[in-house]
Amino acid sequence: MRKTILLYGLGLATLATVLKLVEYRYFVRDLSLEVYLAVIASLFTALGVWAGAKLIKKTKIQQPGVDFAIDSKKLEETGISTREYEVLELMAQGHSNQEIADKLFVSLSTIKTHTTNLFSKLDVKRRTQAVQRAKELNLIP
Amino acid sequence: MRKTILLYGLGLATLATVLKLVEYRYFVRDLSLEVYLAVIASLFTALGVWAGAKLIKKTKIQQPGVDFAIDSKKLEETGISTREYEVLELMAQGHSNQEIADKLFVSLSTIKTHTTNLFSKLDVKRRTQAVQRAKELNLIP
DNA sequence: GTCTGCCTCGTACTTAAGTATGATTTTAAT
DNA sequence: ATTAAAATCATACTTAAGTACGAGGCAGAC
Repeated sequence: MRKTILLYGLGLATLATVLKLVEYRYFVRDLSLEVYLAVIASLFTALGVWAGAKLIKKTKIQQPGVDFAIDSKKLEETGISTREYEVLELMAQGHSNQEIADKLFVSLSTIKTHTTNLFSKLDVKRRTQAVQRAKELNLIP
Repeated sequence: MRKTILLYGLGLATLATVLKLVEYRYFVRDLSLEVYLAVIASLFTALGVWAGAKLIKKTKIQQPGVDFAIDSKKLEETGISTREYEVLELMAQGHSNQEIADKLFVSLSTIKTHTTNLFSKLDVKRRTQAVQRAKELNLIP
């Protein structure tokens, strides 16, 4: 954001300098003022398009990263606990129950218990459905 | 897209007209040419920002709806066949192998064969991974 | 014709997933 | 201190998923 603004400022300054150098004293008397204005208009329009695009992009790119403190309202509604959610996340990444157990330093049976409760809370039968459902509800990215 | 370009053209025309009306004959002798240029630069920069933002937004919004005739290039690269892709789609929707078999009017064992080949082509071990991978590759929405 | 790739199906097996039940421990709230 | 929810683990079981063959049919390429 600040970088874009800075760059825009730089671009502006550069353009101004160029304009000064190519000054009207050499041009305006040869070409008409209209042409001169058209050139300026074009340059600044281009600069504006560039700056506008940059700004929009910055905000657009930030969203996917930021809109996840997750939908904690829906999370509460479902009654999913902290641990169950962690299991859900790893599940969504395609890990097996055993892998999840290893990552969370608990036993396989613990994970199975969590998944069973999780499925019941999400009202699904299989892990693939659970992942799909969780994404629908914006519980996971 | 065309609408934005049209609007931009209109904006340009309007600005040009305004400039003509407020013509230098009335202004340039009072204010310096630099100030006049600054005004023009500002106006066109603003116009550019607006147009640029519009254009970006249009393309960004179009993407989620349109970017699906699916990425057929990557599909070919993986060597996934038509039938395998159908299985993949249903799999991603959370269906079991039996459900997929019913929907496609083939036997369970056929689906198992497809999934096995599919996993090998996607270089994964489990269906949850397959779905994740396929989404990464933009093979499915 | 022959070959190749795809789709189909079956059987047999191994492994993972999911369910049910019960129990202990931790943690936080009252 | 009591209670309740969450987290942990185990055992036993059922079902689904995944693997490894083999094999027949079928369409298009050579």
